[in-house]
Amino acid sequence: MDKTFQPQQIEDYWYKSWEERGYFSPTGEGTPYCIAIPPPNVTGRLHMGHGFQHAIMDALIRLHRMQGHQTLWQVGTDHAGIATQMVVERQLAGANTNRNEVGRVAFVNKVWDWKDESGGIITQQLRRMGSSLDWSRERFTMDEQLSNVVQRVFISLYEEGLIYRGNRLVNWDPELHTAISDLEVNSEEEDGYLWHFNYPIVDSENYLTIATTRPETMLGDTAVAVNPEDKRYAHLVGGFVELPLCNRRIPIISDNYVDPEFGTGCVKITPAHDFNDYEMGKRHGLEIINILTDDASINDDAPEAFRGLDRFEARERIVEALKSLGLLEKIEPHKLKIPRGDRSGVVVEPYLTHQWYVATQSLADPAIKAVEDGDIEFVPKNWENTYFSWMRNIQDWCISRQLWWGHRIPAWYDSEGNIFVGSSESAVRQKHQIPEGKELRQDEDVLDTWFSSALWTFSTLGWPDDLEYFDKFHPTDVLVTGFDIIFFWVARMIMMTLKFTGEIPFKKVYITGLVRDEHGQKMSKSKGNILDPIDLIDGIELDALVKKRTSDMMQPHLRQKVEKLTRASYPAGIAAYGTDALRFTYYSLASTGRDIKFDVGRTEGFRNFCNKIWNAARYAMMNSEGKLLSSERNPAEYSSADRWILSRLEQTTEDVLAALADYRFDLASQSLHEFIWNEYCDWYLELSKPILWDEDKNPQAAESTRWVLLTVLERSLRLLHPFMPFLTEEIWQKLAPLIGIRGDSIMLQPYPELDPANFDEAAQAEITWLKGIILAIRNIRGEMDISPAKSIRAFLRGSDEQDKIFLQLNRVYLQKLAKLESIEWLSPDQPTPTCATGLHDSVEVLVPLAGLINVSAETARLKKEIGRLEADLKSASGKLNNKKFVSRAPEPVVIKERAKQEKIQAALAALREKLGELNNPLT
RNA sequence: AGGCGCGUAGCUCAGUUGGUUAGAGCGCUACCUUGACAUGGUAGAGGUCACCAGUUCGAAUCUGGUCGUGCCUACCA
Repeated sequence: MDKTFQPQQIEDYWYKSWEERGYFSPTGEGTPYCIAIPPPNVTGRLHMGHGFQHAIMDALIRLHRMQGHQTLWQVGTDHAGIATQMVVERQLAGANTNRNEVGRVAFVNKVWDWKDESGGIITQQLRRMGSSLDWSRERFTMDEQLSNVVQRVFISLYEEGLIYRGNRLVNWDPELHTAISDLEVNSEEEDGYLWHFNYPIVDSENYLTIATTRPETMLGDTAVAVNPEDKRYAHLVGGFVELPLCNRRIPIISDNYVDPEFGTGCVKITPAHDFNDYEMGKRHGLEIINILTDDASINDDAPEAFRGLDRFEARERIVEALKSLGLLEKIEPHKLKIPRGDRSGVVVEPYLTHQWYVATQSLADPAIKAVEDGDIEFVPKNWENTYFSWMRNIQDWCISRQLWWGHRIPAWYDSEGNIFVGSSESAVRQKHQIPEGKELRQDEDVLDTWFSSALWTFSTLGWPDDLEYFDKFHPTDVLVTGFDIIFFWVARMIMMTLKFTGEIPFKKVYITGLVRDEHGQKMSKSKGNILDPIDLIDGIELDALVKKRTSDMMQPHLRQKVEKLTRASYPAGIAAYGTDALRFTYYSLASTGRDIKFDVGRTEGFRNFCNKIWNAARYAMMNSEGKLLSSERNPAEYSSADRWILSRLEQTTEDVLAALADYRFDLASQSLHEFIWNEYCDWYLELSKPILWDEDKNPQAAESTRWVLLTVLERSLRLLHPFMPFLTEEIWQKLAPLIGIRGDSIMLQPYPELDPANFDEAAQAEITWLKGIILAIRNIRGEMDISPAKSIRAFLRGSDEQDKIFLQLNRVYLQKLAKLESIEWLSPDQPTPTCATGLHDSVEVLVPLAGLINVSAETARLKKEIGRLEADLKSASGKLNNKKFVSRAPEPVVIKERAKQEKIQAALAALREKLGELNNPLT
């Protein structure tokens, strides 16, 4: 074995070996356990959020597989309509063409080519994470089988009247030329202006001053509104204003929606270009005038002077024109929320179009009930509030997208505009008896990607035609996902799955936090703080990292800033930490908070942890080379140290199992880290040395120790395997045979179960005592500046026979671990030379000065210790002197406090006496 | 404007139903290449648990308020 753990040498080998041997597919007869992967974008790349969530899912999957369940982690990807189409369109733009020139069929073929070319990247990256996904069942939302489900669901909802076509305002992305749902719009506060314009009042010399943030929309104004309670304008309601530049008269109406406090208290109403105005237009029967094209430039229904202008240019021209007419009252700076498409980043326009909608109300009711009744549980629980608040105000879902990449809407129109929905043109003709001569045209649009994702848990399991897996694994057990897609995906899956299968899609929803950088900033390309999980595994040179972060930037002017930040954060680049260290970092950060600040320092720490385990294994195996271990064990031969470490391991097993049952991966990982490093390595390994190095003296003890050393490590590896699959497999393969365990892989070994017989109070007490004495001596050494190389003498003094017995039993350990020349027992009345003193419980630990020790240093040390004890005593005595405490606190608490007080008093007395002796030596 | 969350060591975070000497990792200080590991060992420094009030014998933990901070939803044109 190498002296240090080299993850890159083993990871690929083991992953391939597992995959080839089919270990990721469900086997056996146990209770089925299933997780459906949240399908990543087929052409995407792995990011930290994926890494985090897959680490969690893989731990759950490996745990249940080891626990004997038939375990399926269903894998697949989605087609990510908008994102993927954008990529290919950009390529076309690079080649000086566009999708319209290429044509629909050829374009879609190009997307498939792109998918075939780059679609494997993310699945390869998932493998690098160690994810034990069942690749033999990989699915894609555009697969024929899944597409059939999409179509079937669409038709069925349509026939039931739950899908309809509507003409209403949608969020329109003028760059992508498609409608997008409210969820795909991000509104951020930006700096803008509030323009005040004067609209001349008809039959009057006066003006009505309106305020607007979007002057260009005035071309589509069809009213001006005031609040009915607003006395300033009451007399004008019912009258008209002359709409400047447009030669139109529009009415002055009153509506409660208008806030008299804001702006001038007087609002222009543009029903075709604002959601609120649209509603008001409906209330008042106003005309709806659309003034934009698909590109968001001014259309031909607007005055000639502005036709064809881009919306922002039109804005400037209109302000100019109004100014020259003397109708510009003033311009105020104003902060407002600007809605931008989350894919394109351009300002989204409310736009009147025909789209397809899902009527969600009847689907939402049972979906709400499923969570209310506890059939589906969110972890942590308070996410249920988020779910409820959205579901109870749910809007109809706009599912059509004006794209070519996706599931085409199975609807056909005749020349009169009649709609026919069916699985194909011929099916439609047959059903509605439409003669061949009559032309039918299929709807050009495709469905929102989330529509197919909503069917994911059951479509991937073969519903409705091949029910073997569906019957076995559905509902799935848990969904692991981020809170950012509770609405996009989780809620919609619950609705659709209940509707079509009558089952919930999953029993639990584990909501993870969002991975941010070490300062809590969201990771984004423009901030330049993106970390790539693969770089943390393989490492990356600083220059390569800078290049990666600054290439393909949307805003090139940020390049310098990003470079500076990167060089400051990672002056030496990123080291290759390996998958196990990265995964362990994710677990350690997986607490209940909603922000996960990712700190590379922790990954480095866990890389060191991997190395620690590696070296512990190296030690255990080096000491077992060529030794025959009989598998017949007689626990009576176990030493206290043996029984102690077995007891601690049992406690760790209990803690890990409890933490996992609660989805507290942070607690599970912490408890494993603590046990392996601070108990097994720091203490048990050290305690084993005197036994193993002196094997001739007591061969039987040595063999027991060797056995326990290997057994505890082997079981720890199994406990650890769901978290660190590669390291544990590599070591386990070599180690397990030494204690007679046969098996092809640690993956297929049983996960440790609780065995309370291993708890051993007596051994715990003894080793706690031993550690306490060693610590006291080391403390004296450390603070007295006694070289670790120097052997020293020590005495223990006390009145408890138990302590004397412990000394006899543990003399060898004490001598080795505290580097003692000798250690002897003194009864309380025996005099001592001048000593440095430490305490463990009631035992005094004495190190003779004999020229070693600086008296003033020891005096200072004792005074510090005395000060500490005095503070503790004050707190304990304070409580006990309080009559109310004694009378009202539960008995055990009072008893505990009394014991504490007595212990401190005794310790104080001892130390004070020593202090006195130091300054007034007896000898 | 509503809703949710957070504020504990220099940094990143644990702290279960109130009773601990308030913990871990990283960083820091001193010493140590001892036969698993310097990706290491030993010892140590460092916290009025944001602030105020209340409940309680007892509050980091429960209640109310204040301040700071983050996110989500809905928005005033």
